[in-house]
Amino acid sequence: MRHPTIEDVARTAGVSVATVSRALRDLPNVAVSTRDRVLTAARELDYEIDPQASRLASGRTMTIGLIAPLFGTWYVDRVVNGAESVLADAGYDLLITSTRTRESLSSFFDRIRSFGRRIDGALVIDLYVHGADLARLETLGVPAVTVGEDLGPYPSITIDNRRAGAEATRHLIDLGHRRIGLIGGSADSSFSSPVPERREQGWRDALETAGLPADPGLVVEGEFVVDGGERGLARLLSADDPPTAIFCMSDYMALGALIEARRRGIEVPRDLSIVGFDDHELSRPFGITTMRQDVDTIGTTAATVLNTLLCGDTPAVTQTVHDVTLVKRESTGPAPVR
Amino acid sequence: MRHPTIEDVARTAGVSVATVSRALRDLPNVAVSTRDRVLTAARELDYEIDPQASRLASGRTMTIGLIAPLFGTWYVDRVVNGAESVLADAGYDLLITSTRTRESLSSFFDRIRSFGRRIDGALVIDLYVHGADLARLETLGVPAVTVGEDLGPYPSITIDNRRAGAEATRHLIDLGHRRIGLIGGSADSSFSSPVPERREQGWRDALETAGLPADPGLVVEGEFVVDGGERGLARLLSADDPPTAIFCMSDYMALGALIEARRRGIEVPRDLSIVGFDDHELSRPFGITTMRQDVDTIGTTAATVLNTLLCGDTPAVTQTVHDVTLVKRESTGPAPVR
DNA sequence: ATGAAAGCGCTAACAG
DNA sequence: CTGTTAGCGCTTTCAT
Repeated sequence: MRHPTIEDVARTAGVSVATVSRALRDLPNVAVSTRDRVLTAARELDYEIDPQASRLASGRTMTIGLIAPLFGTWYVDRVVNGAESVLADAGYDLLITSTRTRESLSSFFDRIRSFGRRIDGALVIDLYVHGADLARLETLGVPAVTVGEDLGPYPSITIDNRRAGAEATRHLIDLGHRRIGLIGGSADSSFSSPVPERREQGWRDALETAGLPADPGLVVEGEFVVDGGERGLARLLSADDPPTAIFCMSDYMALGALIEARRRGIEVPRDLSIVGFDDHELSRPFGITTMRQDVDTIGTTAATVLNTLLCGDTPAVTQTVHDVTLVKRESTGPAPVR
Repeated sequence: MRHPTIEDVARTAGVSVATVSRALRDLPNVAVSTRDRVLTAARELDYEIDPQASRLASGRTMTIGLIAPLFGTWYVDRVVNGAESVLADAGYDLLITSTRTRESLSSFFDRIRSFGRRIDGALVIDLYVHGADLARLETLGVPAVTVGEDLGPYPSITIDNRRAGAEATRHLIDLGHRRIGLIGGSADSSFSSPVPERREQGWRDALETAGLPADPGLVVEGEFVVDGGERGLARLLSADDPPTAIFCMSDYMALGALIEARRRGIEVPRDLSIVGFDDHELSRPFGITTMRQDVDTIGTTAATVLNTLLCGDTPAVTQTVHDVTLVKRESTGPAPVR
């Protein structure tokens, strides 16, 4: 009980395999009546194209590589989710590979040629490489689109992190806050993303515009995780002149800050304002004011651009910068009067 | 600048392509010196096996299908993460397909034969099908392992939801609680998982064992999301004789309950005890007592069993039931005295 | 508009 | 232990 082949279809339709191949793929130069006959035969036999054979013959794999610090991070999962919906519709399989750790990244680089051979295109999510590493990435040898960072050679889908950081900070300044703390990324530069420093630059920008000093003592690391937010707030509050407001570079850290504040009996937003980043689904129930990025749309946009590329067309824009908008909730309020 | 083929390697190594094929795949019947020569030639030419050609010729695709309500749910992402680490090491690509919605499920069923042809095996996560749907699933035509539910024909990796539900409830009973609410799943039976009803049965079991009535008024739906927990608690507290403790079938709902309790000025655990399920990473910072399931291990176990199957071996056990353990934190305490 | 035929690059008998 | 020879099932010129 083998799978029927294209020859079986050709025989029962009374045509050649070439014609079957054409008819099934909606290529031109097939008479309507012939096409119908082929389609009927195919249906009758319950025929399906063998993907492996098709791939070998055509040279196209009909699969897209997803290169990302995969599975587990909210951001990546959402992007992938958005991309999947578009790419699946376009008939592409998704092949995933993880680059979260140093090892998995270098293992990816080791297998990059092999990886590149099994895909027609790639979506590169949250990968920050330059120089030699970027050169290695290019040995992929297929069209790619990057998400989260503009890597130069590829079309990119990003947000303006600096601007968003400034806007978050300005919101706090507008509320009358004058000492605004920052809970951000990591000093672990071995794997560094430029995102934290951009958001920090935005914080700096906003302070400067307001004529406020950017005190380095107001900047702590939070590693983008909940307990990073907890520890970060603890550190900030132990300073001589603690901030009355905090900009956290992710909602998870904002959540941690919220927890720590509560633990210390600090009332939010009366005693302390907190603004996060992402608009994670937990932010609404916890009333966290945040900078919203529409991650699903980022994913679908990336997929759409990649698809355009694969169709041989030139995308209208190669550098898409998505909006980030302030969502006001209950975690921010007027600066306390002293 | 084409890719070198096996023939190129054969030529420079001075052997036949068959020998190259054997040598490269570590098959027996190759002289050590020959193998060395081949390996050297391959390295020199920077040769890599063409996966498409290899697949067509061998009939094996070296890819595993991941069938899951993918991306976005904590549970699935963790399972996939665990599975990926094992399967990637075994040289398998992962092909993902989503079944979250009714449509995506039926679209999956429409493409199931085609899907089955591009994989050597499948990991079926959190898919609850029976009867005709199960029969359709079997048309996949490849070995599979199920996670989350024992579907009958396949080896399965599960937890004992009933027992875990009972244990959570017993913990509350042991603390002196006599009215114990339940925030659980959904009545939307079109897509029903048996998991909620099993956990509810466990709740019932524990109450019965303790000689306590299982008041249907104590059971509300929470949809496994945060605001479901919020609304659920609100509903439960509006009853005549509200519960002093709640068992939530997920940590997300427990979190929602915690939020709602706080909103109402109800102190946890003094006035109300809450136990969750999962041991989500947020549960520790929020001090939520929970039933911990080791989701990463579930994923690796599933992958390992599948791998065994694909090697043609019979797995030692076909029904693996993973432990669920009570993690006591700060959200549960003695029942309030009245 | 259709068919014949030559691959795509590898694996797997089979023979030696 | 090694080489020869068929395929695997489809796509794609090139004729007609």
